[in-house]
Amino acid sequence: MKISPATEKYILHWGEMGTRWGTNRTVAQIQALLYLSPKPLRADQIVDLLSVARSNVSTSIRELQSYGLVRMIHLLGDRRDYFESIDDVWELFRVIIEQRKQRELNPTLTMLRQCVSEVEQESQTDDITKERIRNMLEFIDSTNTWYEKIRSISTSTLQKLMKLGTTITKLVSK
Amino acid sequence: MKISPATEKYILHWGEMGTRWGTNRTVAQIQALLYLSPKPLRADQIVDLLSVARSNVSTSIRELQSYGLVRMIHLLGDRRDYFESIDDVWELFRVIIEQRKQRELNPTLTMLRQCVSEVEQESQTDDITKERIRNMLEFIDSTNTWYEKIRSISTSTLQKLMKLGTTITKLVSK
DNA sequence: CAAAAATTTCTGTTTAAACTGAATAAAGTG
DNA sequence: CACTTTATTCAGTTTAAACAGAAATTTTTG
Repeated sequence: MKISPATEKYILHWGEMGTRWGTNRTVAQIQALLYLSPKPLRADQIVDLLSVARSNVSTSIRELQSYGLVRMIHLLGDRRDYFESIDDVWELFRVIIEQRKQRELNPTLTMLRQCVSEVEQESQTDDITKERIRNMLEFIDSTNTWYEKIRSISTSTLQKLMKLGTTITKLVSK
Repeated sequence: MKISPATEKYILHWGEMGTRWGTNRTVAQIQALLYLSPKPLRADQIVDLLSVARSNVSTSIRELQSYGLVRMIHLLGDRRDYFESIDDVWELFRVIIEQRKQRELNPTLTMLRQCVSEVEQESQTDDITKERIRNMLEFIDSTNTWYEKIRSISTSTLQKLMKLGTTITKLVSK
């Protein structure tokens, strides 16, 4: 088994990008490898293909599984664990959106609600500051409901919505 | 000048979150401080309020300026530099979206286009792999145009759109 | 233009995460 | 149930970014 030049380019780029959205290189590379692979792969195959330590693959796969991006599967008569990635890009998108919501939006929402209620008692705090905290809460709240909506929309509807673009604004503007 | 308990909570949380979306703690804390501050602040005030080194403030502000999140301003009869953050949350959103597009989507789009054309020549590469690369390109391309659309939408329309939620899907589904 | 004030650049240190390789544990086989 | 295969955990090392403090640079003022 070997990686072709084009797939190698994909995997390396994905690894670099991975560091920009919260994971590390290896985790992102493994996800890319599994996404591109027509068949599920074993941990030891990933070790060979990406030249990383076995232990690193083990922990990285656990992380990917916890995100819901990768599944473990078994083949009859083979006790080794095989792994495959979600292959539908829109489903991938939905899963990532959900993760971001849980790890970034939810905690921030909690914090902002506390801040809004606490800052009301603070006579020393400027009204502008209070207003800005409220504005941020309202914004994050909107983003949050938006995330929730996205999650429930079917892939085909989502595709149409994103392709639609500005056409949709005509319906709500003014 | 002093930071109130509620604003301190906000700033600390923002700092933690900052590390999750690509910057470091100090940069995010400074942005939070400037966002909450009713008046523009000088670098030395930021040093006092956040207890970080002057040099750290200097480089962090430069980063924030390069993102377009923070502006330098001057007061009459005062030669020192003052800084203020964009205070409209929707404008903040737009700027961040634009940055993400430039730093994450554009390079990935370039890479994927190269991959698609290169992988066609590779007879050793599985058809499924080729298909998945094409699918990813199509997806990132959609996301990209979506980002561009968002940028051009007015704040009030954007507000309405995000609040709208699933209502909008009725217009495109089926 | 000398002195002071303000800011940036640079160098070395600190810190946190990623990663490896070894040790351990668990599972499966003859 | 000894041995092999496979997977996980752990401890130490490596790496990269963040940061502080000093030095250098730039700007301002009398």
